Amino acid sequence: MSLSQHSAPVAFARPVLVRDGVYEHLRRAVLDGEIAPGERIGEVELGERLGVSRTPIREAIMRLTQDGLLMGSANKGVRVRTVTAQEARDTYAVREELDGLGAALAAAAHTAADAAALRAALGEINSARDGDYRQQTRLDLGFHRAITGAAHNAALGDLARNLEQRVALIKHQTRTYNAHPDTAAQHAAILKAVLDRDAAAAREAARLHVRTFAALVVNEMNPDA
Amino acid sequence: MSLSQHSAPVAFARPVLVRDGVYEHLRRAVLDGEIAPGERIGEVELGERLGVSRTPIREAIMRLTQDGLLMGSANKGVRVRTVTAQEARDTYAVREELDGLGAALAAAAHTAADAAALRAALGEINSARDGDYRQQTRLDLGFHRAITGAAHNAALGDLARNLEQRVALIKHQTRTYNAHPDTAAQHAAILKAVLDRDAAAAREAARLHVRTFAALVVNEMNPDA
DNA sequence: CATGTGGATATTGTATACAATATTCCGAGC
DNA sequence: GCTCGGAATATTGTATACAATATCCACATG
Repeated sequence: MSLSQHSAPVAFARPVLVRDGVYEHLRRAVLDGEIAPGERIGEVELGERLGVSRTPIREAIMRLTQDGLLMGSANKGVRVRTVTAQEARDTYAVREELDGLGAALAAAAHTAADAAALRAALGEINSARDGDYRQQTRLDLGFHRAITGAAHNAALGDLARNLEQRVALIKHQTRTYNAHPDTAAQHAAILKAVLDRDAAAAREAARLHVRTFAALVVNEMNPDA
Repeated sequence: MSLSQHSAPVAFARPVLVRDGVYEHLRRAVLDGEIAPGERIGEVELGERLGVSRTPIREAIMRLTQDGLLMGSANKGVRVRTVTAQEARDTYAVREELDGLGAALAAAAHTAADAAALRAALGEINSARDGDYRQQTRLDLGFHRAITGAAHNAALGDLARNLEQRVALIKHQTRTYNAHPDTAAQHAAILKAVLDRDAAAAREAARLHVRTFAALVVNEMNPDA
């Protein structure tokens, strides 16, 4: 096993950059709700905890800020972002369009591998129905990512990923448990339309699902209208 | 005028951060086409030219990379992004949805100030019809930004801004001069529908405009299809 | 002559040092 | 007792130093 002879085409030894590791760590911590919305993130403390210097910490924080997961003003540090009810409404309005587009494109462009991934993602959701809202948020994110992935549109993938993360943040802020009775049926309808390659039905099913869930979450955030 | 007594609520003396200045400088240079797509950007050289250290340079570069204006792999530096024909098609497909949504929302939500800004932006385009493609790109971007601004949806604003920049990059790459005869009429139709608060018409007008221009640009990029 | 191998060079990635701004808390004054 | 400085502290912003990786070119080798 003379692996050390050639360069290093091994798959597991990807040249990991410290900043990427910090980014993934922080991102996961925020999306899993380990750091609460509004909680402050100190560069030095985080650096000491992870055993790295401030430089990669800062670079990861900047990326997450642009992702919309953190918020911060100059010289005042960053916090896990808190979202207002209006911002949540705005986000869902955009997400309705993009998820609709994603489902329509997925219906037209999905491959056999995409179909398998979609079925697997939905299966996980259905078999873990009684998990907590964190697990539910994570699995739901996985299902939607599978759809946008099946759309095979890089620009959509970038933007949808951004939106999904913001939605996950909103869910953690409200701690909304998706107990809506139509959820399972709506998920199934989206999957069926996509697999049937019915773009129009897929788009409408995805949009309806977003509307249903948006109403649930936004209502949870704010007593008004 | 004892301004020095209280903190410093003066508007013109915004606490400018070096990284923000570098970011705007680089962003403008890329969007104005001063740096050609594919051209390399060296951290040290740029730092010396601007008279700042590498730290704010790197932070600006990371932001622009996430914006989709630069591209780079680990340890290999960054270049002004080059876009493939497929990526351009993908981008326009998404933009059609978002611009349509933006126009529809703008029709419903625009204020008197928004209306004035929209008229001004369109006036600039029409009075500078004979400029080069750089000026045209800049003014067109201004018009679309005015629309998404009038939509008063923060999430849409973020994503649309991202998309607009990518489109501007594509235009510089193809050096497409928008000579399509319908352009002026389409712009006018969008503006009219928005000002009439006709959301459905505004959405369709915006989508048609994107489709028209996308066909022009994509055709310019690649002989196929 | 093509090729690939080695080192010299250049460039990026990370860590640390220094500067500027913000926060905190204590005491003076009313 | 409350409020308004103001110094002490802490934290972020920037600059620089060091480490790791990539690029380039000369040179040897088939």
